[in-house]
Parts: sequence; structure tokens; C-alpha cells
Amino acid sequence: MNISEVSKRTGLPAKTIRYYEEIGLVSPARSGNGYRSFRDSDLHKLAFLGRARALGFSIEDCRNLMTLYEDRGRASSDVKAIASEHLVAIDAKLAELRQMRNTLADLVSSCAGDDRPDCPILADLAAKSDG
Amino acid sequence: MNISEVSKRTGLPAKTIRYYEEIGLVSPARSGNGYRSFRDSDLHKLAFLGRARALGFSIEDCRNLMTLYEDRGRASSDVKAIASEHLVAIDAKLAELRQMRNTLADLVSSCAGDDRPDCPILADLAAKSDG
DNA sequence: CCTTGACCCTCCAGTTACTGGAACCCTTAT
DNA sequence: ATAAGGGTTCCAGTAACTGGAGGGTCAAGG
Repeated sequence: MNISEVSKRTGLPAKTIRYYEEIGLVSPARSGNGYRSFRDSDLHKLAFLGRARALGFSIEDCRNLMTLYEDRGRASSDVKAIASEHLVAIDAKLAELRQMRNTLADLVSSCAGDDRPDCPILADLAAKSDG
Repeated sequence: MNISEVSKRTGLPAKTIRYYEEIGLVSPARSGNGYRSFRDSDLHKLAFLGRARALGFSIEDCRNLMTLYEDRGRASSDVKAIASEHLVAIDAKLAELRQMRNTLADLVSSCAGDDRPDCPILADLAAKSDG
């Protein structure tokens, strides 16, 4: 299977697939002309990676998850540990974003948005808290 | 005022302040010994930048906001446009993160997390949807 | 046989917003 | 003289790709 077919089936850009090979996440065979020749197992791996990435796992997390996936003697606690840590990070990010969103939404709604210069958004950004 | 004092007052790392100078966001004077010599206006600008960055605005947004801030003839609509666009982006990011969080939380809670290999997390990542 | 178009390849540079570190200068106190 | 604690520049690295140049390969059509 050539790269464009794999790209179509996994939803990953060909560039990304080449990149994943470069960093050792997959190792497709090569045919005589130098083209990458993907086996079903490669396709599988790439699909796995795509889903893990879609859940926000870092490449290193993905690498570790993949290793666990291929280790029949793994402990599910190792998988859960990675996922739980990621969940904590997501929650932190969410809290931060929500905070930003609230502040920003307040500012936006308080700004007239007309052709005059007065602007609570700029006023807030310029505010010195030290009185 | 030397850089460490500015760093202390703005909460920005000295490295970051130097970086902001490098990309033209501030232009502190120099004293005879080559040290950066920050005026109050520089401090002001840096504090402004720090707050804008804390709201998640990109450096380019910050640059534009700063320009508007210094333009007495600005229209508040221009400021509002930048902020609104950013708000939309934040909302999109929030939606994406929430989705990830929900899926991930489900997976985490369904995993025993013991020393056995069976793991719904890996099962989900490996799932082929094409039946 | 030649060309055209759709593939594929490698390699290099750029993205975002810093951060770490090396190597070195300035100032003040001991 | 030296040591501590500032400051300086410049280079490299981070995360995960993405874009583009320059160039082979392959199948079909004339």
C-alpha cells in the first residue's frame, strides 16, 4: 500500500506519516522503486497513533502507549497512569482556558466596538494594579 | 531600571523581556555599560504585554493591540474585533478539550488499572471503525 | 518514443514563544 | 586578587508538524 492510500484510510497527512517514520513510530518496508510499502500492521499502528493524538496525547505518550499495546504482558495500570496524568493536564488546561474565556468575554461585551477610541479592553490591559 | 527589577515588577522572566526586545515589542535605552535601561513607559508596555499574553493573545495580536493602545485615534471596534476573534478561537479550543476530556475520562474510569493486561483504553485506541 | 499528470522521494526551512546554556563583561565587597 | 551577583550576546533546542524546492517513477495517450 502506498502512502496516499494510507493517508486516505487513516486520515493522517502523508507528511505526518513520513514524519512518524522519521521519529521511529512506524517502519514501513520499501519497494524496489524506493516507495514506502505499508503493511496492514503499519496501517493499524498509524490509526492507533491518529486516535491517540486526537485524544491529545503527546508523541512521547503515544510512543509509550504503543509499546504497552504491543506488550502482551503489560499491566493495565501502566496504561491508566499515562491516561490519568494526561487527564489531569487537560483539566488544568481547561480551567485556565475557562478563566481566560470568562475574563475575555466580559471585556468584549463591555466594549462598544464603534469608531470611538474609548475601550475597556485596552483599559484593562493597561491597568496598573499597584494603584 | 535594570532588567531584573523590570522582571520582578512585571512578573516576566528576564529572558522573555530580552526576547520581546528582539522581536521589537519594546526598545529600552542602554546605559554606558551596555545594560538595558528601562523607562517607566517600557515597564508599562511590558506589563500590558504580560496581561495580554495571560489572556492568551498571540504575540502578533499583542503587537496589534499595543499599536491600537498607542493610537489615540483608534476605533474601539478594531480592538473588539481582535478580542472577539480570539474569544471564538478559545471557545473552539474549549469545545475540543471538553470533548477530549469526556472521552478520556470515560476510558480512564473503565480501566481496572491493575496488573492484568486487559485495557479498554488500548482497546479503544486500537479499534477499527470499519468493522 | 515522448509527453503529461499524478504519484513518490529527500532535504531544508519555518512555525510559536520562549528557555537553557555557554562564554564573557561590569560592579562591589572582602 | 577574587568571588558573588548582576549584566551581555549568541546558539541550540523545544513540539509536532507543514511548506516548498528539486527531482525520480509510473501509467496512459498520441
